[in-house]
Amino acid sequence: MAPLPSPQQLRYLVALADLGHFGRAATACTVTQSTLSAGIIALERQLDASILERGPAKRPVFTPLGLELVGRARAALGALSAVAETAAAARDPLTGPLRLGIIPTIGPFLLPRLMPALRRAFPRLRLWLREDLTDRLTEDLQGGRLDLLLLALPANLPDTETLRIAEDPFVAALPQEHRLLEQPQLSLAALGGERLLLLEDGHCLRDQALSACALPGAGGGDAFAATSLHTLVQMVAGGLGITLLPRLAVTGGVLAGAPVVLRPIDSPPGMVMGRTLGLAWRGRSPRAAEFRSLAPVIAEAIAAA
Amino acid sequence: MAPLPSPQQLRYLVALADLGHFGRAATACTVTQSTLSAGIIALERQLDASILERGPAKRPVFTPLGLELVGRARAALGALSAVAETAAAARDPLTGPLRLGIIPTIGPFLLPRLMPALRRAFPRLRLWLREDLTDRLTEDLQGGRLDLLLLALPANLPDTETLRIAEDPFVAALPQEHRLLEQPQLSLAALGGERLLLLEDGHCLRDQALSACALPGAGGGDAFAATSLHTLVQMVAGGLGITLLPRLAVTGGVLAGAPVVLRPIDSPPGMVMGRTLGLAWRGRSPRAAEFRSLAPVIAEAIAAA
DNA sequence: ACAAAACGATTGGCTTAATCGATGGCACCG
DNA sequence: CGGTGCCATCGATTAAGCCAATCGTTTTGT
Repeated sequence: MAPLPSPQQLRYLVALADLGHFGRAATACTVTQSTLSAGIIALERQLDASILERGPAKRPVFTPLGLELVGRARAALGALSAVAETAAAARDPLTGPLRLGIIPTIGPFLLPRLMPALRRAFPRLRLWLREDLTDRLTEDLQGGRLDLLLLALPANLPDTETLRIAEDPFVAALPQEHRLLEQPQLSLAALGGERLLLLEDGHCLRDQALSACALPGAGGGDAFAATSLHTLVQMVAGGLGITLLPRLAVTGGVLAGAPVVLRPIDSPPGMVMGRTLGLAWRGRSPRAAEFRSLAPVIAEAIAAA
Repeated sequence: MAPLPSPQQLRYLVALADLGHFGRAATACTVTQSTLSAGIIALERQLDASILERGPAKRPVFTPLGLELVGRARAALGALSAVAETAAAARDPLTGPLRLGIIPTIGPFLLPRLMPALRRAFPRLRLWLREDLTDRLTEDLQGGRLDLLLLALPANLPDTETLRIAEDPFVAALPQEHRLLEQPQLSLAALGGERLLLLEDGHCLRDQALSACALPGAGGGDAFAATSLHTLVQMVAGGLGITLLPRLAVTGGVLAGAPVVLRPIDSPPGMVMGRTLGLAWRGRSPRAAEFRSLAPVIAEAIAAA
């Protein structure tokens, strides 16, 4: 009943919305300005809807309906290219560009081992990396600016699939000549009595460490928040307190010779204190099957200490 | 980089998948068989993917990849028509066909009042009705076979938006000359001692009644499950036990002169025993704004006793 | 304030691509 | 062994999309 808009016209529409300029949008679509102008007009006529404020001809201003149509157009183009991507992924699994997001408490310690392993396993994979906090990564994932995330689970996002890859237990890091060093392994109760140094807010590791020690999140407006695990280790070495480090960071060389001593944590039986590393991707991604087959390689890179 | 498939070709693909026959699919698309055949072949060539098992020429058999592409194609066509629908909905709100699903414990008691009210408020709305259990309605909603549901909340479905419309308190229905009739209103404890008659499994009202009385779901393999509220009332009248009825059903005439006596339920202060009626629609529906403006009319029809 | 430049809409001519009707090749049925 | 149903192929036709050039406004520069 209703004629479907052509993908071409929708491309014109989103390009115009992105660039706010007919000429530049036309260039981006590799067509001439007249073509793009006619395309927008044709779209308005076919949909019987006014998309642009067509008063005095100046910079294009979108109507409210126009803005909503832009969003729908983006979704439609995404669904359309998902068809093509599905075919491409089935033809050549794990080739071509893949935009991977990693959290800062994994990236620096795993990538030196992971990248060569991936290059060996999937030579035709072109990996683009972005390191950021979980919140921003998930935002970019859902916005389609990233394809895959490597982070700490649970992520618990809508329309997102996750895959557990490895457990990463916490170990306690203490300054040399700390009184708790007499004990071969530390209980949670003992840790609770110490000044626990943490990463700054936004790092998921911060919350995980707090919950591991059963401490309230808002506990103590500590000005001791570190910006990276490296600086955190330096603060421990300086005697400011103790901290919890993921084993991955330790095997990844976060200590770097700092005068810090590690002690395992005396976990309750059957329950290990630590975090779960995993992958996350859009549930509708055409490349879900590819991502799943990526997991063993990553798990091996994590295990290889 | 990857050329997008044309909507036309995707239509051919899904039609072929639905009908399993080139000629019939072509007819459904109002093109000739040669056009559809060429379209499918062109699609396979453009995507560089084999969609059909092209062995001995007989009935079309889809490859696994082909089946997945059909699903993607459906999604893409849906997203594409969502663009057109958004424009159409903005142009003429609450006109055209609307496929509404209603649960059986609402439909018979509300529709006689609701339909005239809707017809008065939105004369150009063409309402298609389907009455079924919650599970099947939600399935059809997410499958795109229904646009809107009227049911008891919470539905708690992914990708689904809901809107509270009205509270529908429960009243107790007892046989005449029942010993509990001495009391002007009944406590939950008193109800718990009686034989509670319920609808058969699958009706959400059954679970709501059970949880209202704080009874376990699997409690008692009762062969007393009724198939509708009407038969439930007859069973109460026959002295088999008592039951809870939503007030909407009572004002809707479920008693129909049956020898049954109603008593309000002595609710804990501030908390009313009952169910919440509401609307549900796909979160991505282009007509979400329309559905929201439908709510007041429905609420009024419920309130008008 | 005036001229120049920038911007988007319009027009006419062209090329590409989709569709049709007819035909060919292949299995399966009677 | 011919008949029938079904899908692929071929050439002609038509419609749609695109470009280059131009026009009418608006904005900018001095």
